[in-house]
Amino acid sequence: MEASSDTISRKLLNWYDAHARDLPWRARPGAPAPEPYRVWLSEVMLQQTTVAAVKDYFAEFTRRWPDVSALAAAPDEEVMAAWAGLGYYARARNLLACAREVAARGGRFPDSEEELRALPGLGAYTAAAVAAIAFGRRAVVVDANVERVVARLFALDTPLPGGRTAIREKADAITPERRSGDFAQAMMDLGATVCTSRAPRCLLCPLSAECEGRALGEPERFPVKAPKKAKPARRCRAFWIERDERVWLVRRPGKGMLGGMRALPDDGWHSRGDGTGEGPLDGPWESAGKVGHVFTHFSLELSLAVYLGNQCDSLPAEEGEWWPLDRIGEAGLPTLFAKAAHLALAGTGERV
DNA sequence: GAGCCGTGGAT
DNA sequence: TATCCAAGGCT
Repeated sequence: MEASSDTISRKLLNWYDAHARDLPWRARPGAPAPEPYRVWLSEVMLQQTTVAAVKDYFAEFTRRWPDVSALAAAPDEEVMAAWAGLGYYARARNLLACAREVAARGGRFPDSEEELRALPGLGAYTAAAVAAIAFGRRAVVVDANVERVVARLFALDTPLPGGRTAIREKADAITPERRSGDFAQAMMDLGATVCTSRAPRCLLCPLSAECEGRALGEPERFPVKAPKKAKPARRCRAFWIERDERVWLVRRPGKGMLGGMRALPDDGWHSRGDGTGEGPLDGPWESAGKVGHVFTHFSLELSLAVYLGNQCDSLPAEEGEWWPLDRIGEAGLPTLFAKAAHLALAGTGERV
């Protein structure tokens, strides 16, 4: 039996009115739409990132930079350091580029999906989400939650990524003309709390009567995904050079892994190969142990070497800085190097 | 289209 | 412990 699109959107919006999550970037029920700045900032932070991980960062960013012009005026290194630990650092670079573009045109975000899509860091999903949530435009918002809910609702079994075309068509068909922002957030809340990836709570679902995947008896089978590739294991060395209660930190290149972030000097490892083992000084080095870290497409074992010599005058000053040890937490080190710093300061080298 | 790009929580 | 996965975008 084919459920009508109106039935689905009406049931979902009713459910949302009763069960919407109370989130810092979301308007209370009945209140005006939240500021586009807050919607945009939250959506960028939420890209491939859980609500729980975002909350503290959102609070800190909006405290330090209350509007888009304030963010646009912030120094790169402060924003990158504030983003440290959240991951996908290209987002922070694009965030600043976008803020400066918006500030340059008067501090107002464009209100159409097409213009939003042209801004740095806004792809199909984020442009649609901002257009719908902040500006009340009808837009088809498709993220991983919507993909999962729609695939189950209509029992779409073409494997992703190819199956996304059909999923998008169905998502378009059930997106209402009015309240499409609420509809999108309702779909995402449903996906996050009820129609979860594993062990969906169909008994709590407002769409269970319309769900073809459930009717087939195994909603968890949807969406079908292509098999994943194995992660290679890589090794590298990083170097802890300490002098006068300070440690030598460098700035990574603007693109690529951990691009633009502060870091310990290392041996040139990258996603497709191990490092050379060579550091910025000849040594002598003492092993301080290892830390393990798993990235999206490879795992890394980092061996930390501590400098025991006294020739650090040869370090190229313009490519690094002596950072106070008692402020290491403010350096904005991405997690891999934060682990290494913790190891160096703890002084025990057994844990991997 | 496919590879690259982080992190932490859940199971 | 190993695996999966999340409010994706860019090249």
